[in-house]
Amino acid sequence: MGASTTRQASPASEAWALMFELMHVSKQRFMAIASEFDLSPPQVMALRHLDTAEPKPMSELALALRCDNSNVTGIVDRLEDRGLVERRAAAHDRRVKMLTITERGAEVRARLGARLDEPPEPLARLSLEDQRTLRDVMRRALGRD
Amino acid sequence: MGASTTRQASPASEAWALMFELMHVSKQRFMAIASEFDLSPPQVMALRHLDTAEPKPMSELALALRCDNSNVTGIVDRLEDRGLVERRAAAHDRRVKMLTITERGAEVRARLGARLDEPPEPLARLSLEDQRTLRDVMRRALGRD
DNA sequence: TATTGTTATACTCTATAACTATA
DNA sequence: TATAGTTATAGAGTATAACAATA
Repeated sequence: MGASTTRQASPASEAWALMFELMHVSKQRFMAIASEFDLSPPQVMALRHLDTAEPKPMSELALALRCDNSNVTGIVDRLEDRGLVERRAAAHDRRVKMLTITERGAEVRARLGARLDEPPEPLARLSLEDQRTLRDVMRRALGRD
Repeated sequence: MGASTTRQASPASEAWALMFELMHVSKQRFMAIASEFDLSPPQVMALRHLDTAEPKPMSELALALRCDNSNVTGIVDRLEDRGLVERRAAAHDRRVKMLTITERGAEVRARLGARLDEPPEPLARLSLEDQRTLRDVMRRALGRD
């Protein structure tokens, strides 16, 4: 590294570092909320992924959680023990088990979602203009424009 | 909910959802990189937190990782076993153990950092103008302006 | 007495591999 | 044979509580 290499990080790099920092901080909030509902992080993700409307096979949940099928067994076991989700053999292929949310699960899911969807302090206190700008750039980043 | 309640999410809410999505996707990349170096996520965070320059007590690492002191013992154990960090009793208070990075640890840390600091695809492909905008808004969000 | 780090314990996540029941 | 989900196993993270050494 040369003496005068100010080596300014690219704007994307700095933005990424700041975003990473925000997520690290927000993880605490996530854990705290999950804890309030007595749910582990994967359990939260599972509950959020399962829609009230259509049943989904275990394998799809594994895909969404990006973990092995064998893990889903335990995660769903614990959710089922608490009456939040249900397993039912699929009609078309009895190897497949479809997951549905129970009424109680839907209620928990709704309250949970309300808490988690709330933007964290650092974003919430941005000016409305900055919020819109951030949203628009993120839309473009993820190809939602 | 009224029939005509379009109930548009606030800009911050949508930005937050998009950011959360980006982080969820980026987590895979993080795990893959950690895996390349044979490090678990907390081990990565620990290595990144420990500066080459000044030694830091275990308790500070626990604070940075936002976990209990007792966990740090195991995490540091495994890093020490691999010769990446070292424990030394502090001179001023022999209860305290100071952590330093070894030469080999520093080398791993540098290569690891180079990979992790690279912004993920969705951010990298933004226009330079969008990158700057994103950086500036994030700075304001985190009070770095 | 209070504090730093360790140990013991118990639970969850995680992947891999072997197994089952279906197909 | 191949596939969906389970079980068994082993390793790591996590918090809590009890403990040692030091302050």
